[in-house]
Amino acid sequence: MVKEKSKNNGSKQRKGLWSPEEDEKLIRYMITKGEGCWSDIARNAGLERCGKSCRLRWINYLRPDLKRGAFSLQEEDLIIHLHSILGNRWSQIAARLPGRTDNEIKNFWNSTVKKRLKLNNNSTSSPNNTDSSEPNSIRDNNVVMGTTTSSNNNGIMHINDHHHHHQDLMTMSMCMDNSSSSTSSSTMHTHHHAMVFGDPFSMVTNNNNNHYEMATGVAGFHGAIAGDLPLGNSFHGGDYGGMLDEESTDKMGLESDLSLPPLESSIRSTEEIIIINSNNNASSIDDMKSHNNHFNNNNNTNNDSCFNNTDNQVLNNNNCSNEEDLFGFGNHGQVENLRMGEWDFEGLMQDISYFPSLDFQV
DNA sequence: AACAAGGCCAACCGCAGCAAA
DNA sequence: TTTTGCTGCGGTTGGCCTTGT
Repeated sequence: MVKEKSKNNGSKQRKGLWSPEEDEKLIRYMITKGEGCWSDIARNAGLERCGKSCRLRWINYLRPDLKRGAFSLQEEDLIIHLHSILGNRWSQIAARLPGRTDNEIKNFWNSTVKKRLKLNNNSTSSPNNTDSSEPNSIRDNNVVMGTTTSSNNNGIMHINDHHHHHQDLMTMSMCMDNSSSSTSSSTMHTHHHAMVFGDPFSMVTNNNNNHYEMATGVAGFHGAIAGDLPLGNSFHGGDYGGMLDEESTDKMGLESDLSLPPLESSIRSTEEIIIINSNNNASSIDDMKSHNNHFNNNNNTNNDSCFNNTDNQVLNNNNCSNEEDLFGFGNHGQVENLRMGEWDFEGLMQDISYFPSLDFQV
């Protein structure tokens, strides 16, 4: 396989941090042309970057639907739950946390959650020592790191999960070390509780205007900008967040087994539309980004970001007349739908708690 | 104030899977 | 069937930032 590097005939390719100018180029290109072949995008956008780098930058940082900001407790709970089931399949976990990227979750896990769990493990080694500073998610789950008495080195975790109404103790692989997801998935089997999942992420309505309103964000960003992009030029997240379509799900034999909540990745249409309100106040993409921590709106109430669609995919479109408008450049989109923070995390967690518990076959 | 240590996070790397030629 | 190119994923790294001394 010819790697992208060698393909460039020694033409220098930038590495490292992206400059605001590069960001701007990429954003402009993505907005106007939409997604395509990433190596073409890199070239055509005038970036001295490999396509891969552009893709990564877009997916992890520039995508308009990114939530960013600190993880909420609910999200944390969700991550822990999902990780207990999916292991290190960050992309799949991310697919269930709209607005979050696999990288973000991975970093979060490695830097924060893992540490906390470890900490908790230590603290629980002395029975009376409970760490009240521990987030609810950890406390509530009464996470007790297994002392790995079995032959499994992955760190089996026993979770006394009060969400789980069916049993007092469920044993989960937390896959604390290395990439043991395959191990965990191969060693777990479904429990016996029939489950019917409501789909927490699929509250999508079509309001008869080829205009999908998504009550929640999606991890995979799909959407063309109304009227301004050639038809079919939607930019979507590739298969980001969409890995678990039915086919691949079956292929993996995991999702279907575990009856994980379905993903909204099935929503794939060029008709999925992002409409952006355009009351431009900022003058540049940089403004736009700095306004809101790179498109982040984190449940803010003043809707500072033009791409303020983390929480929903539909923004008002008032006189979106040119690229600047289209772009937003710091416009103040009016959010009409549910915000990220308004998701029914309770319900979601409830649902998640109905994941079949995992028994370990030692 | 200066330095060191540790944490966080953006980005890179290598691999696997897939599709098209 | 093989080769080639692209994409996506998970693991890892390196630099910046924060905190402690």
